Amino acid sequence: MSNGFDDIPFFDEEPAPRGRPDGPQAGAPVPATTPASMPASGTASSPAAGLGIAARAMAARDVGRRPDYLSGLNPEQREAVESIDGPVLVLAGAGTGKTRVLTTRIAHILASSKAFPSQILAVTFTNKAAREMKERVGVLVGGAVEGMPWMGTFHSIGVKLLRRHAELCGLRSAFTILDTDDVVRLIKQLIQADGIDDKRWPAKQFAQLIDGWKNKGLSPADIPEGDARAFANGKGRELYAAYQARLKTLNACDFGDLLLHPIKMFREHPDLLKEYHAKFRYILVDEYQDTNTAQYMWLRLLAQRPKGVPQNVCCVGDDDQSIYGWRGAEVDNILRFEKDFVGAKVIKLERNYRSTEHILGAAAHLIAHNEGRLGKTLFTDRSDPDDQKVQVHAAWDSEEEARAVGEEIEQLQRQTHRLNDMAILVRASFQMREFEDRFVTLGLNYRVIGGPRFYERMEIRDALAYFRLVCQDADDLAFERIVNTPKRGLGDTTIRALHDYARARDIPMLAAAAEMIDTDELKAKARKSLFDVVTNFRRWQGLLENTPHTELAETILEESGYTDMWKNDKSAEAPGRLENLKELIRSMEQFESMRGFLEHIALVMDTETNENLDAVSIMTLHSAKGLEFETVFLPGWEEGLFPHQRALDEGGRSGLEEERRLAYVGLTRAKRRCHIWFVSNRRIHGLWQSTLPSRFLDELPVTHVDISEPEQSYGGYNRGGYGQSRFDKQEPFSNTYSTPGWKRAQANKTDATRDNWGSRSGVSIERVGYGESGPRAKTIDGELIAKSKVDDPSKFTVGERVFHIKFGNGNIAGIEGNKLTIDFDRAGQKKVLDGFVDKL
DNA sequence: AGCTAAGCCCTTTTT
DNA sequence: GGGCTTAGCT
Repeated sequence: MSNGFDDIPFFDEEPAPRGRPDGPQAGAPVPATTPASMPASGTASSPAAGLGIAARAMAARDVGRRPDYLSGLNPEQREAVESIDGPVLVLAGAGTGKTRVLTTRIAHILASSKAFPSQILAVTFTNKAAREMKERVGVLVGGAVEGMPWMGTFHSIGVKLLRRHAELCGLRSAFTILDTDDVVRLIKQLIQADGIDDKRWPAKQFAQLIDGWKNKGLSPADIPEGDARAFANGKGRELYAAYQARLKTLNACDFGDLLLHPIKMFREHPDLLKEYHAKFRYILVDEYQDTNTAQYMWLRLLAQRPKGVPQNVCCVGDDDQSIYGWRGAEVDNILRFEKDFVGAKVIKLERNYRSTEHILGAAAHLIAHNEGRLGKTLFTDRSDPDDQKVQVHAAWDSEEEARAVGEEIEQLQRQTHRLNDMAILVRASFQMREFEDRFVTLGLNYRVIGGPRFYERMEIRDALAYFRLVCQDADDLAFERIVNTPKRGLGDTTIRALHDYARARDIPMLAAAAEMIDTDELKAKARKSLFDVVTNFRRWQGLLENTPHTELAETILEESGYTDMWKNDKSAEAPGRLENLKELIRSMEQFESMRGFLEHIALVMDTETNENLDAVSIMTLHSAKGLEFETVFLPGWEEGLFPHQRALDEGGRSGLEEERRLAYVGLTRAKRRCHIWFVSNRRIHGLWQSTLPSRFLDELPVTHVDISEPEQSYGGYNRGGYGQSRFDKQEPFSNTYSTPGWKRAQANKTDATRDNWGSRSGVSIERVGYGESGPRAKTIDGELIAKSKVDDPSKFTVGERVFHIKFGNGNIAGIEGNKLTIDFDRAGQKKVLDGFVDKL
């Protein structure tokens, strides 16, 4: 990625294309329907290698044969690729070759000499998608993609625009991009500075509010009165404004600003917008269903042209895969495309190349439960009697779930399936841990995608704060982070004084430090320490331009005493942290400058995975979008977890539909095998709670689904050392929906399942007892515990003999409200909820 | 100033 | 259950 600080004169980057970009070409015209017979065009050894991609693509064309990138496309895909002039909306179902269409379309534009690579604006939603698109365009036209500077995420393109025109937004080009963590810390300062109780009005919550406003494209003046009042007794608007002002003095942006500033800039400078209109001859947008209002405004500004001028915009999306409503995505954007771009051509891609008919059938049946769809029906020609139906499995608890999934994986592995072809897709990241634990025990390679991130580690953030401050000395957040790390005797008192001094004079804290050294406001010791800090930073800043950046980075960490701090640390983590710091320096090598590096990590928080290692992928359903695997495991299909309680509480019906789309995304990731799991017991907040199978299981078609028979009596229960449980005597699963959990779900269907998971008010009701009717035990947290005792005071007594469905028989050792401490014969002492045990 | 112990909150998804 | 922040102590 370019570092974004290039000084290349903007509008002279490329020669004028041959002929008018949207008119007939001066060179050999290429009717789009030329018969095809071209061999693989630019490989590394082709004569065109080494040229830019446009040149290579054209060279391929000039050979006089139809480029083979068009062959192998189905008619709809062909149309989507070849309709390059005028607005096009491609509704592409899962696995219908969406990315292929996008990349081929780009190749086609280039090969038709309609535009230079730098004249194509191609926007994706995630960095991963951008990376993949770059690679695939590269493969199509031969070699790596140089010269497509405007392919990237909304945010990365936003940064690029902002670096160029920072002054129009009241920033300087070297501005810092703050991540969520910085933002929260900053807001916390503002809240406290305003004398607002930050317990009652958490900074994190306000950060989310601001983010929501920005997603809607609202600046402080625009936010609705109600919203403004809702936070901190009506101070919402002022706080938001104060936050923006503070960002300006810090010369910093948050993620939302990367979209909002360009919008504002284009609105206020129509001439500038015009220049970009001239520049971007073709605009492509991936995952259009995920765009939020701000992104929509951004796109419309760039894509809409005066009457008569062709609007060469192509948006690709799938309303059934819209899963980001919670962060402001507006499915409406895709629904109104035809209104926004008059004369738009709408092309549906419904032929699926990815999954078996069982998987497709299951997914289609599920998603049909949603209302308000554009209505696509995926189909496939693929039909193989050997194809496996979607497998639904039941497990007792998440531990057994992980164990069983592990066994299935090992079995597949023995059948020579690669781990790289398998993935576990979870609803919420806390589910990952159990699988990780299990796989560590098994010695099974796994990779967590989008998990705890490298760049979020303490030592990395510290190091980055040093680098940020060197690059941008107004970055007070960075300053505050490291001014006393390692310890330099600069405590709260000193920092507060610096803070006040800086604020009073409207200067950065580093500058304030430099000035305060010469005053007598601080103690001599603090002054000495500050002097060292300031001198160090001045020196490092001097080295910035002429020292290799990796060398400078090492120098900074050495001279600041930061590495020494960890070397002297005797804790177990210290060596790992030093190793991470080395890794950080190593990863800087790929970048041209320290600034380029900082920008990369601000935007691309994910660390690259090494594909060479054969490993199972573990990730959330959200981050799985766009990926595919031979075998997919979908654990945790239980009410409250999936669909997630919070989605239901906050989103109501549309929340449920979004969850269903998420389930649809999960199913359609699978090419050949798909295993769904649900458990009867899950530990939530440290307590065992019983759970109901997800309603989505009911929405799967029986014809494409198998309820799998567990191998030998339920995984591990009777061989796991808990002794015989009553459950062992249950009928084994039959081939119909007759698992105990399932039956229970049916029985309870009319009950309000939403109460099943502890809501925040602390009341949760659960049901246990197979074969018995109706809810029995009440599990109540907090103050309602007392009530439940009054209702049913003599349910259990200390010393009583009881049975627990998981742990077997035991004696009650203690009772606290509804929580029992039980000495189990086999499982030892456990704390369980009274609803889970029966008197013997 | 710095450490430890005790409470507190939270646990959906992300550029 | 657990990670984090705060309060209170040395």
